[in-house]
Amino acid sequence: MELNERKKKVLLAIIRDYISTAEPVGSRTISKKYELGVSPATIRNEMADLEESGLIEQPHTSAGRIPSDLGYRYYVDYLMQKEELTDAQKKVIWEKIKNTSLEIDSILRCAGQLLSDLTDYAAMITVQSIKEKSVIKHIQLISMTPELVMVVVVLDTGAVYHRIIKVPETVTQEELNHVSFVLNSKLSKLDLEYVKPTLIKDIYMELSRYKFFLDFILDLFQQGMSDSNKASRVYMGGIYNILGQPEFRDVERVRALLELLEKEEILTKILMENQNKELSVRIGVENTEEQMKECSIVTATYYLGDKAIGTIGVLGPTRMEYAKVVAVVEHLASVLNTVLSKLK
Amino acid sequence: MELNERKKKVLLAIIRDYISTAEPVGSRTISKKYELGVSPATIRNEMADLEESGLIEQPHTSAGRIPSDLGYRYYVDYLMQKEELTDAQKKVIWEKIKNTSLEIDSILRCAGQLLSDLTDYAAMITVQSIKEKSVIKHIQLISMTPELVMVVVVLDTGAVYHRIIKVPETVTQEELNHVSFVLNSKLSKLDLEYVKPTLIKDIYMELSRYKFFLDFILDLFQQGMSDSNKASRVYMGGIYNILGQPEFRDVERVRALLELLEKEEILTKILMENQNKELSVRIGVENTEEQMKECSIVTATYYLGDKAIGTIGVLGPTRMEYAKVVAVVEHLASVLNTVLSKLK
DNA sequence: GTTTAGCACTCGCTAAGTGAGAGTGCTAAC
DNA sequence: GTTAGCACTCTCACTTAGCGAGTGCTAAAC
Repeated sequence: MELNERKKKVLLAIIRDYISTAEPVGSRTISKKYELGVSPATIRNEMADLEESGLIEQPHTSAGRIPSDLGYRYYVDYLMQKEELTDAQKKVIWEKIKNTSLEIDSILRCAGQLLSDLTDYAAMITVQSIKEKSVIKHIQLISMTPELVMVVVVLDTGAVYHRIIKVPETVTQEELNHVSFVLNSKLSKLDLEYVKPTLIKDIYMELSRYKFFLDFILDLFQQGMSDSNKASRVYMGGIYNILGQPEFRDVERVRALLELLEKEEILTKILMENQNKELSVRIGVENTEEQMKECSIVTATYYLGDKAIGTIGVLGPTRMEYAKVVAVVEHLASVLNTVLSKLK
Repeated sequence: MELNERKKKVLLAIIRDYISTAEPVGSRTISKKYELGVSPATIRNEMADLEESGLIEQPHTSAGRIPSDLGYRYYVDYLMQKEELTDAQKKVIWEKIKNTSLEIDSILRCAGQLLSDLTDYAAMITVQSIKEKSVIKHIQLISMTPELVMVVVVLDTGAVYHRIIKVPETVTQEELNHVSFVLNSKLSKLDLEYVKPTLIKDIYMELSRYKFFLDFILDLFQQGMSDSNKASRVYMGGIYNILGQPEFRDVERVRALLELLEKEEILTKILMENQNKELSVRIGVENTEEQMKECSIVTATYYLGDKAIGTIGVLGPTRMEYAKVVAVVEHLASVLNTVLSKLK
């Protein structure tokens, strides 16, 4: 869409003003507050054009204009100037992350807190597919009771999966140690993906005696330990932040949104949607979920080594301080990359 | 407080009606809907007395009465008849829990979901002090990078603690295996509490060579691994349920409550407050937190063996279906006890 | 003594009406 | 192309009035 300079300035003024006041912006306000050097009447003409282009809209006749989703999109794509974080802020982030214990979980949790604190919106973080391209570091079987055995698998990413399985026959810890040893020698330093049938056959040969429960364990690998330790997959926080925003004055809307966000599958889906992009901004109707059509979400992918392992995101109303949020999300993703690279 | 039979009936009627309608209850309604066999005028006299006793109150002249916190208290203590769960419901609970993998985390997560689904209020669950009186099952050190070592500790409760520490010098996995072996032989089958100085000295003797990083590991035990794996300490869900309630039509109140609930320390404190009691009902002003003065919370303690390890709870408005909630919470706690006892 | 009918009174809620204020679009002049 | 002027529109806040629900009190009935 081609806009002349003045139209851009008017649009920018409307968006800035609306973002900070949450009130429809009138032609008078723009001509007074922003230095365009033209009268309200001129602005009005420009606004009429902008409205025709679908970049702004009027809640009702005789109200000022508010940006449409399309308007925000134009702003984000062409007009916005990213607000760099101050050195002080960067330092605070760094200090906080540094003081967190060196587990991926804790780090992400801390990052989530920072995200919502710095932006005053809701923060969400997922760890996906951390299993793919992950190398097995250690496998340990532990006898909990005569019939229960815990399988602990540690990946090079610092992720720890554990699960308890029932075994039909009693197994001693000594036997389990032996099995653990064999499994380790066969599987450790191996990509989870490469735990393939041939290899498994190999293991069965060597541990034929324990066939009766080996099935369970190897099943775990086949499933990629998919639903184990689900707890730490999504972090969500700072929702109370967005409740202060006037667009969430309606409890019913809040309820619907919250219900959506409590479903981890959906949250994960939302965050993963644009995982191919380094940084993604989804505005209002661009969201697929009905309850989020009045929200925007800024996400960034973070990496462990060269492998994208998750997404961090900020959720707020479409009237969001994009310039600030984008800067924070980008910066935090890069900090995460740095910190996580040390884990590997 | 002594009430005659009819006063009890009137109070009960008011509470029941108010719980289901959320509207102040008038004398006419009571006399019509509930079979007291007396006219509204008589009810009015009784109500005046009940109000004097502080059990009910009037939002304004010419409105019906609503129960006061004290009234709910009287109801819960003397009038309420617990609503037993139906066999069908019990079966559903049992099935769901059974289909969950045998980890304490997953089980509690599932229980939380059930709690909020069955009651239509918010559910919260904590695991506290699971480390006390817990027996160490296994310790494993794993070399992640030349300078990073992961310590994994498995307790007999099924809890798995893991943490990454930095070591000043390079250690090979073989060395770590040796250290793990010694630690296991000294510490496994031991109460976490008994990891005392004398024992530690003993370990130092045997592993003097690794003194330079043993400190870190033994520190972990001393601290009781306090802040590690904090993630799974509190579960909270179904908040959207209570947003449907008319008492939460005010967003500001919701915001304040949510902000409170996102602080894990506070949540834990709230849940732990009455941990000595088997089942506790805290109504409105009985709560210490300001933001919860209009809420009630029903909690129950659950056990692993004979040791109380946590609390499950349901949070709703003071106008809560106590009879149902108490039954659900009690039942779920007992189911948890049964299931968890199998872990040990 | 207890219960009830009758009645005046109170108060919140809703709907309707009003005026002020903000902002627009259009027209005509600059 | 820009601006001043103006009629017009629509929201918002405020007021008013009427209705309905429910009460407390009194006096009569049981």
